[in-house]
Amino acid sequence: MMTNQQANYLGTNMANVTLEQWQTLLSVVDNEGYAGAAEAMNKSQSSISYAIQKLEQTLNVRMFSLEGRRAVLTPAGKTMYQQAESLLQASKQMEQQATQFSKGWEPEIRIAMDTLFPEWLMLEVIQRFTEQHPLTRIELLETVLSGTDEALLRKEADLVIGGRIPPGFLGDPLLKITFKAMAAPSHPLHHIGRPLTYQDLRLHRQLVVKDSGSRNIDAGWLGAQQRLTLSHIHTSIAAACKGLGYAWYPELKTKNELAKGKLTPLHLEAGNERHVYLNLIYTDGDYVGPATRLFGELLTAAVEKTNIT
Amino acid sequence: MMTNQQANYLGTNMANVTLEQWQTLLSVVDNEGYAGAAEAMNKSQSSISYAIQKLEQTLNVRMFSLEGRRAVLTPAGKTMYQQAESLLQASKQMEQQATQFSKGWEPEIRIAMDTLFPEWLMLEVIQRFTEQHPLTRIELLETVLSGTDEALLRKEADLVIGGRIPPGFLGDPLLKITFKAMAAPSHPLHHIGRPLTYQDLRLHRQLVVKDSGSRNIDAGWLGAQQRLTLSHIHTSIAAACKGLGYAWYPELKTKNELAKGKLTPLHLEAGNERHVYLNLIYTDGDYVGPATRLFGELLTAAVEKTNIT
DNA sequence: CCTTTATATCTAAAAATTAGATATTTTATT
DNA sequence: AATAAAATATCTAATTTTTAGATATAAAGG
Repeated sequence: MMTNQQANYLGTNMANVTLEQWQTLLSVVDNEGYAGAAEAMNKSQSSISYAIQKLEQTLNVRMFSLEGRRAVLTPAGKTMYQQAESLLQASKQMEQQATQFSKGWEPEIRIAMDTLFPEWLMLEVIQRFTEQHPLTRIELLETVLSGTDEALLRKEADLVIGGRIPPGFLGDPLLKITFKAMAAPSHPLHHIGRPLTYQDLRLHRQLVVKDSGSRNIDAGWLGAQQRLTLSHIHTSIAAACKGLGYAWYPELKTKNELAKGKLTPLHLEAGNERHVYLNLIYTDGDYVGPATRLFGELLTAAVEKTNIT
Repeated sequence: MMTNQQANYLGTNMANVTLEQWQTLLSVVDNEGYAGAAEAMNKSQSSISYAIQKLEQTLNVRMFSLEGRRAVLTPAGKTMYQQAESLLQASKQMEQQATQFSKGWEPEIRIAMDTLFPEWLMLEVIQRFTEQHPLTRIELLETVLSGTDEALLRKEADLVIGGRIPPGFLGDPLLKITFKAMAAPSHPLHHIGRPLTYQDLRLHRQLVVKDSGSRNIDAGWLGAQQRLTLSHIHTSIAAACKGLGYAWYPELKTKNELAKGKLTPLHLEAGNERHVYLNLIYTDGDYVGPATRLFGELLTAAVEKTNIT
């Protein structure tokens, strides 16, 4: 049979030195000799000797030279030592990661977020989460209205932030989003000179964000005659700033535009504010994985901390 | 006897999964199945099966799940796959590095540089060198006068840049350094109103850089009565700028100070300029290692390119 | 010169890996 | 529906690798 060694000389690959051989190299250095390494590794001295010899043979590089009766690293050995250190650390980290998986830690969490939720806050939470768990993949799905429901029902996400809690799911209230009707200062609705009625609104073009779900749910307040439907709230805000129509926007999402005077709230006779309560919903109520749960906790903590309820 | 596995459960260490097991994981994915992996790795299908099982057992994580009759990565497996890729790459790089050593590439090169040599140029060469060979350590020894000789004679460096070529060594001319006598504009020597003689100089304090060698060689021109001996040229220049004395400095080293008017060349009756030729000397003329040779070539190329001969 | 300390080598035993044969399961074909 | 094909799992015996223990060799210290 062909030995591994020979096979690899022929091919382009390598990977002939085992982790344990590198580990032995480290151990000999750290424990000042073969004997010390043998004790530290619970092996015989001859095993250590064998391992180092094998290592030196496969690479054709002397790692130790005998100075007197002590084994000391050669210059090449020094370099390999440093690298072996980081290789082994990487290997250990991998195994720790795997250990987390074996304890139920999810390798991936999927989050569905209604676009009403402030994305800067979400990004902040994602950052904090990935600092602690850089290897857990995160998938973020931005949804609108019924799209959020679908993410829940089809289990496309583990964690959902949405306004509606479909029957059979449990949600914790997370955030109250305040909507105001807004338009660019130049918009005719701003020049009527009296509190506006719903009739006034009906005569103008309303900007609507397209439902991301396949089945459309029209929120009740979509009653204007003329509509411009846009696929994303950012596009919609840009359109409103250009004077293309009026729209109901969350205050949080239009902070910038309100501050710069690009958008101004409309003054209505009644119902100046509308509210949507966003909830935090775990898709699988029975068993929520630890990563998902941690993410949810970070999220609620972040919302509470910013005090934007 | 205690198995490795058990030993590692007890200790704090880990490193139970071998590189070959990770390699097998990769191979199964890349070759779309155990059978393909077996062929690619020149092994039997049952070996592959065994390796994966062992991997899964030690980590207690399923890497593959059988969907139909195909083995597909679990989510955890996907994550481990990515990490295994980089682990193996690191391992291969290490072995390639070792292969270079086995071909005679030095893991470390030691360079002795007379402080007269422009350090920015040296740093540039070091940068270029380390870009190509990040793992070759570089030791830079800054020397003065006889210190440079000692570095050669005691073989404290592989490559020496110095003004003298001690007998028995071979050197290539590298760079002509032009010295001028300088002092701060406020210095009395600048206010004599006629070309200076050596007698004039002897009446003032000369700043001298201390010889870094153990045996002192006084360069001939150190004939002033008062001296201030400093250990490094930078300290010396700073002292001259403060008006503490006059000194002979290389033009290249005092570019900044001359430009800012902190130092001005003294106008001498004769011998306004002195020159030192710096040479590139290989300590071991017979066999120069490839890294040392490359460094020397980069150095001469850099000097020629900047055209400061 | 002898003792101690440290690595190298040799041999038999133990452990891990491998191949080959066969079983099991799923998919494709007729 | 029956059969063939494809893919992984399992079992066993053989092979390879690693290990321990005994012994050899070499250097340092007294």
